[in-house]
Amino acid sequence: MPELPEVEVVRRGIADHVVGRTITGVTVHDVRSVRRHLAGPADFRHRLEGRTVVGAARRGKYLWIQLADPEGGASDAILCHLGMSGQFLVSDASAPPQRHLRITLELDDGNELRFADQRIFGGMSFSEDGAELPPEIAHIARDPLDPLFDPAEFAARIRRRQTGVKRAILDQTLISGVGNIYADEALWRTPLHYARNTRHLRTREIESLLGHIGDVMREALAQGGTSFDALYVNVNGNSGYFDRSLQAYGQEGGPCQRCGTPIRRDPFMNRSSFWCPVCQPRPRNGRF
DNA sequence: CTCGATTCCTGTTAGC
DNA sequence: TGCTAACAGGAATCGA
Repeated sequence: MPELPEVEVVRRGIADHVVGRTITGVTVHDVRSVRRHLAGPADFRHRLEGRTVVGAARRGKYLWIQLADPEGGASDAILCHLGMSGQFLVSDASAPPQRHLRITLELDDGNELRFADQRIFGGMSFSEDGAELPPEIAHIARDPLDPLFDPAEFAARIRRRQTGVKRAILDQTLISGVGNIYADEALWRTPLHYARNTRHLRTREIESLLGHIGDVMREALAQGGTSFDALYVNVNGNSGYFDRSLQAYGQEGGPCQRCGTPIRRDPFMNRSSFWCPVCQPRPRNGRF
């Protein structure tokens, strides 16, 4: 399940292997993967063919491929989201199609940039004037690895909310790039229970949580970045980080690495929350 | 405006 | 053995 670190690895892969190439052909194998391109798959193809890739950028879990402008105006982009199973691969054009291949971009060096996505939560769309920041994602907040991310603004905004702290950090308009896995890890490290009310968080709790969110992402990025394959633009959530370093997510019944208490799992937003009942006590009536 | 439930998808696995 | 149900979850959408 790609979160910010995994998307950043993909961005670097595209920057290394696709920048400078011209798109010579486009095949949409499954229209659902371009459903956010409202003009449809034929328009998607026509907009991309002949364009040259000049960069790859990212905000949170969104990634966009920057295109040279053929006419001298503001530049366009291909906006991409991996959803929960999306993968980009750079393959020789003669290589057999991958399982779940949804979109193929033919390049002028004999390679193809391929988008495979089992569950089709992800997808691509053409973003007019989107090279700097696609207008479609202008509502997405900066992520904690962005030099311009503003911790004070985040603290002020989260405290204006009246909801559980995990809901808040999963809200991409408050802070972007955090998914279910790293949310649980950061909350365990801080430690905070996922249902703690945002309105009553202490300043030092918010600052600590932010620090741990950044730490978790930087650690995952350091590990994911080392397992990059030249012809396989990494990747989904199968980085080594998953098996070795998770201390809360997926650890139901296992001992908390701080206190030994069995980790609990609660249903949460149609998914799960993993937490230590001793280190991260559930807020009670009258307490926050 | 904010909050929270619902929906979109498919492959794997647990349970009967 | 074969079927069904649960589960994984990012983010848009909608009702309250």
